[in-house]
Amino acid sequence: MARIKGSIGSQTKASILEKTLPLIARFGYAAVSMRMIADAVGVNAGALYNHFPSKQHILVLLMSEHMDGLLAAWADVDTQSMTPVERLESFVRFHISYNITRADDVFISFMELRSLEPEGHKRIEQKRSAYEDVVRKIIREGQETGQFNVEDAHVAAMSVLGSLIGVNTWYRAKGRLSKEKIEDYYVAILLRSVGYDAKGKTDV
Amino acid sequence: MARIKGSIGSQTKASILEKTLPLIARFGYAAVSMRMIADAVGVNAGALYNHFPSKQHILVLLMSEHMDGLLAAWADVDTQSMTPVERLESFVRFHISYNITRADDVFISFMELRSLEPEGHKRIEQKRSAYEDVVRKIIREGQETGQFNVEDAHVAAMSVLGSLIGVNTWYRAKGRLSKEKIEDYYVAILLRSVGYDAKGKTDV
DNA sequence: CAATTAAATGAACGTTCGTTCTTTTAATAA
DNA sequence: TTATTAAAAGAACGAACGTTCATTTAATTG
Repeated sequence: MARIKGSIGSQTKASILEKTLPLIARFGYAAVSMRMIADAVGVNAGALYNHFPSKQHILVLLMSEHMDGLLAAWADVDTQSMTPVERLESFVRFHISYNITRADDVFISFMELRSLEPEGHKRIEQKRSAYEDVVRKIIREGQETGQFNVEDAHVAAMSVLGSLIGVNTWYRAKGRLSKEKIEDYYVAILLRSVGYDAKGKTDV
Repeated sequence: MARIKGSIGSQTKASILEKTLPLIARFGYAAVSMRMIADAVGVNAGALYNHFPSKQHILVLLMSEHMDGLLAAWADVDTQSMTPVERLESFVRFHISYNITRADDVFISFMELRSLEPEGHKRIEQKRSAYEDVVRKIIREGQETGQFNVEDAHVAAMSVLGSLIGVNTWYRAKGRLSKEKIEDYYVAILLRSVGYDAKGKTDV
């Protein structure tokens, strides 16, 4: 056989990305072969090279599209008129919501940095850093307004992000807690962690 | 050539573990070949099989020894007469200290769970769970004494652990902050996060 | 000191890897 | 409708993979 009836390049390319994502999340980049990907797509291994010049390009595209999507989605949240407290709450809810529905992307964007060759690594690392900046900036603003009280904004930001990233490792859709409850709890925990004192205000 | 002058089995076995650890931490289990390990040890690939029946056995031993060491080291800390607050502070300092000096072990014990075959996976997962129990228990005790105030002990424990595990991803020995400062900051951040109110007491 | 065991070499095993190439067929453009 | 291009198959490439094996030599045991 040769070209398959009804096959369209852009669709196959999208399918390659879609099918590769869960494979890499489960087995890791190095452990996923082009033949495994081809099987998942329903195509011969050689055909993958009609759409990507190499295996590495698939990984880079997966990761950069995820990071771009994450940053763009946060940019879409209107936090202009918010106080730092409200902004951190928005961020916590945003991060949990966004990442819970894209667990595989988050996982590989965190885990497979080391599988990237130098150029790709640099590109992705910059996007990650931009995301960390979001939290650092919110915490710094909260320090300025006096709503937050932390020893070191950078350390506090990394603590917040570490805590949030960890959610992906244990969250299960059918678990004891709903997504909403988890968001509520994390908002409370993380606001406390940056020294916000909610006493006398409505509890979360 | 054949057996090398002065070569002792137990030393070679230890060397295999020691040299394999940073390789897997950097490249991932699947991306590290037996020949790479053999080169690092200074031995032929076939000789590795005098000491380990398979590549998988090396990974399992690395991970289980790390988890055993971690649990044993915590068990050595005498927290019997401590309050939950003191105990959580001890745990935070212990975790950061222990893990900063064993960054590669921590990294692979977290990252390479998926590279484990079923039996090994089960064994390691149990040890991980035992470590999580430590934090859950401290937080529950703090709830009982009223020192802590959290919405959900399990979520709070996972948040604390996520936050701590994240330290390994950004800590650099020559960075801006000393290990001691980082410990101090995390103690403060994480005690706040579990609702401990240090007001009126000596600040950390 | 002789026999045995431990620890290494280096070649080889079959398999799988990422990738390339030729060929075939479907879709599209002229 | 014919020519061209896009998208697939499938065989093949050399390289690398985990592992095995016969062999050699050092250390240990009787």
